[in-house]
Amino acid sequence: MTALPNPLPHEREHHDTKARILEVAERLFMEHGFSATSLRMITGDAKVNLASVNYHFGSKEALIEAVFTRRLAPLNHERSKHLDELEAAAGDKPLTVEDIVDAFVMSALKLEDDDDHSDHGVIFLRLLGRTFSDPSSSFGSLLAKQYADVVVRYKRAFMKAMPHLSEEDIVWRMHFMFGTMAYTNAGMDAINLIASCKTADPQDQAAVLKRLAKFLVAGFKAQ
Amino acid sequence: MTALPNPLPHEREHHDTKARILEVAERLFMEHGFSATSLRMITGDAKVNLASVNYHFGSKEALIEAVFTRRLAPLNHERSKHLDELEAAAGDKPLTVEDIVDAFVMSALKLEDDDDHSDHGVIFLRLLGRTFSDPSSSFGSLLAKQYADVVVRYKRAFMKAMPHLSEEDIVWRMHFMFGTMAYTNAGMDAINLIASCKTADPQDQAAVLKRLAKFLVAGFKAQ
DNA sequence: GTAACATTCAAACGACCGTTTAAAGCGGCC
DNA sequence: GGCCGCTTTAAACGGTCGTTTGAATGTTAC
Repeated sequence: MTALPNPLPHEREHHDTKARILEVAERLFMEHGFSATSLRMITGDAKVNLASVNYHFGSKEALIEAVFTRRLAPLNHERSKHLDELEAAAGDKPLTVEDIVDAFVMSALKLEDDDDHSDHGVIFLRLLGRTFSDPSSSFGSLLAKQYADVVVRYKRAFMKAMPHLSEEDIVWRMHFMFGTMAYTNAGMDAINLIASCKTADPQDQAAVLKRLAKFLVAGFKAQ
Repeated sequence: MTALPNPLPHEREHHDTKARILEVAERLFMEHGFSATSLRMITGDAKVNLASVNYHFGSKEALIEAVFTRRLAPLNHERSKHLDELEAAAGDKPLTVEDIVDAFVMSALKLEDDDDHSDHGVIFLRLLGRTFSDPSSSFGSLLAKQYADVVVRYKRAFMKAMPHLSEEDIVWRMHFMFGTMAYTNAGMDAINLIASCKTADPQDQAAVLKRLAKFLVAGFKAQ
């Protein structure tokens, strides 16, 4: 969609309109939700003309889809690659639960590192968590498609690592894992409000994810 | 709010306008979010006049607040009561992690039972989970107020039950607990889509919450 | 230059939003 | 009956929404 087969030379010069729209939209969608974010807010913040959204993306809904596909594919590709490496190293032996959870959770950090040394990765993670609990979106099928491979592969790894658990158990615990991740990324502010806890520094994403992984591993191993 | 000190006799006859607005609003907010749910959608479904929302509640925002206060106070009261009973039975001894998590998670079911044998409780839980990851709302302070007591009391119980963990650990794990609960209630459809898992019957809320509690207990006990 | 193209721009479109208004309906009470 | 609150009603208000339009602008190729 973004990468046309014929990248005209002058696109290099003026590519920033489309890119600025994507970045601002991602941030505003995260901050206010989809329907509460107007195209006028986006184009105002991005300092581009209102009509350029419909020119470059076609519609608001298409813009939302573009925001997602830009980030989600690399993230899940990273998760698959991470699992590949683990399985290659383990040979036929099952992976440990620690390794599997770690691969899934920490891939979010890799995405961030691969990015232009900014916090766009985290912003998108929070947007993603937000969207998981947003039933109004027609992106359910989009998310399902983007996640399908990853879910199947991680489920298989988990089942191999914990053969004493039923598939139903595995699926539910993966469900809980998704939930905890989504909320951890999306609701950071909320919990600071609720728990009145200043000890937790939401900035240090790596430390949070390490805590999260520990919690999840124990949950998965529950007898 | 609904129960005024002077319940005029004819209010009994016509009370259903306000009540129908509340119920329909709760459901539609859950299904579409706050800003994507218009007053015309609500009054249309409830078969009441458009202006009656502003007549009975004052504004859309006040309606949202009313939707929350109606359910949240009883839920958290139930959680406090549940903890009271446990602590009374335990005397000076610390509670088990199992009991604490159970009290928090399963109070949702009690709320449902106390209700008029319908699924309004579950609907509200899903709405609540949705709202936790909704940063646009000005209900952060409202939620914080409603949750303050419960959080403080459960935190204390957890710290007493697991004295080897730091307060920071406890707070983060409670954070993860909130997240898992919120997502479990709010994102049930999403995961069914993603995991393509038909074994999980989202209807049987009690069984889901039992699985959830097991997962959370193990997470809390992580070394 | 000029023709062809991609992009930007200001302005407008109709639709829907939350809210307000003023009149109409309706029960209880004298 | 007539009056008085409370509630409902239809209609309208100003404003914002996503989208479209047509002209202006800039860029490339001949």
